Amino acid sequence: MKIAERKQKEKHDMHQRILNGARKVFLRNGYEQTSMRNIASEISYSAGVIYFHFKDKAEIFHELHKEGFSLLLKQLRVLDSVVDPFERLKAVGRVFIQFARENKDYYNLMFLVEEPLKNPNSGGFQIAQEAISLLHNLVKECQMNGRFIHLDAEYLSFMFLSSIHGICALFCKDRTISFINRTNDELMDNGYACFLNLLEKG
Amino acid sequence: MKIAERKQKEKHDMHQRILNGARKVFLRNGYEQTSMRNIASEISYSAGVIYFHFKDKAEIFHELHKEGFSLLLKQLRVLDSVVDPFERLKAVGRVFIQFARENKDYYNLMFLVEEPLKNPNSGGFQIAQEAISLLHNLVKECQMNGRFIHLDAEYLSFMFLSSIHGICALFCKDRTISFINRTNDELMDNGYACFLNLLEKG
DNA sequence: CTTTTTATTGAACAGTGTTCAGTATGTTTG
DNA sequence: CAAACATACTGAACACTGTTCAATAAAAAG
Repeated sequence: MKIAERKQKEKHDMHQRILNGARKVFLRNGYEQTSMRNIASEISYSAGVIYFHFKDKAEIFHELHKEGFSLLLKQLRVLDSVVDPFERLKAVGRVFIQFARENKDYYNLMFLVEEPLKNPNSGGFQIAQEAISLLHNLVKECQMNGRFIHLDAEYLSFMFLSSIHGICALFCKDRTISFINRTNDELMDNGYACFLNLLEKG
Repeated sequence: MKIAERKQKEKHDMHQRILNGARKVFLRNGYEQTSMRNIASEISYSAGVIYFHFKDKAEIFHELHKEGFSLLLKQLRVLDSVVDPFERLKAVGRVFIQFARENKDYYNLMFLVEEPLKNPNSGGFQIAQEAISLLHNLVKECQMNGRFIHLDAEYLSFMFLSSIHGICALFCKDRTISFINRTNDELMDNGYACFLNLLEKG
């Protein structure tokens, strides 16, 4: 059964080749501005063959969506060594914002692109929930240390994520330009510092 | 010169007719899912004529973008009667969130659609800056009342807007589904309440 | 060597934003 | 009133989009 084995590998290679091409073009031109023909020509194949390996454009989106979360989670896991949960929470926000800044297009894919498949049980969103529960547990840890004791952990998690996301979303969709005379970096960093200032008192 | 006058009126009527059709289809199907032919057929004209009255799809986007901000600002001006600036600030957030909930597609147009014209001086963004400065002034009023005295007004404004926007953006792009067992209304209202809780202590 | 399975192509379909020659209509001028 | 002109509109066309599919080449199985 050596042949079947090699065939499987070849299939997997092609799957990966398409994904690599798609990632390259997605992250260069954005999701909406990328066509299947663009992806195909990037890897020097015809457009049709993509549909032999992927159901449609949305399926490619989902693979990269998952990939983005993996990357983010990897960067967040570096903070596991930070002992104090509140310090870790604050660092999570910083890493999150840094991730958005450095991976604008991944961030768009993960949080801002119109969601083509609205089924949360489709597996594509399990990894998103993993990130959420990481945050949720962290908040609960903070509470065990006496912080945020009068606040609901789940709503606080949501609020924390929302606030960070708001900063990143304004940045990623170029809406920060309404704040004249401030660079993106100034706004994001000082905006987050301002948020932490409030958080300190909770 | 009665004729020229009527001609001008007719031109304006057509401009408005296209805008009305576009608004209807945009708010029904979303920006990306709306074609020029859809808009044209909505008002029973051929697609070509739109280009006699508008430069391109982006120009229509900008008119509706402005319209959305007018609507939001109108709803915010109701709060002018609220005397205490901090109470007004809190109400501004509530109205903002309510606006997003009731006008999901306007909200998308205003804050989440990929910006086709990135020139902030093009007039289309003056109204956005008007909204920002409304918020900025409100924060400064709060500071005069002794609140947030150790925080920078501009960064606090940005942070406030970001936090509210984050809640609305997650809602508008259906990313709240990652928080299982919670309805959108629960998340948005209690998330915001949580944020206000922190704000109270600033 | 033939049959069957698999991977790939390229043409085609229905849609998109946009442009433009042609037309019909109403206004101005001779 | 008739001729000339300007304006508003149409419909076909162009180059693009996501997607499907018959034809085909290549490789594996019998």
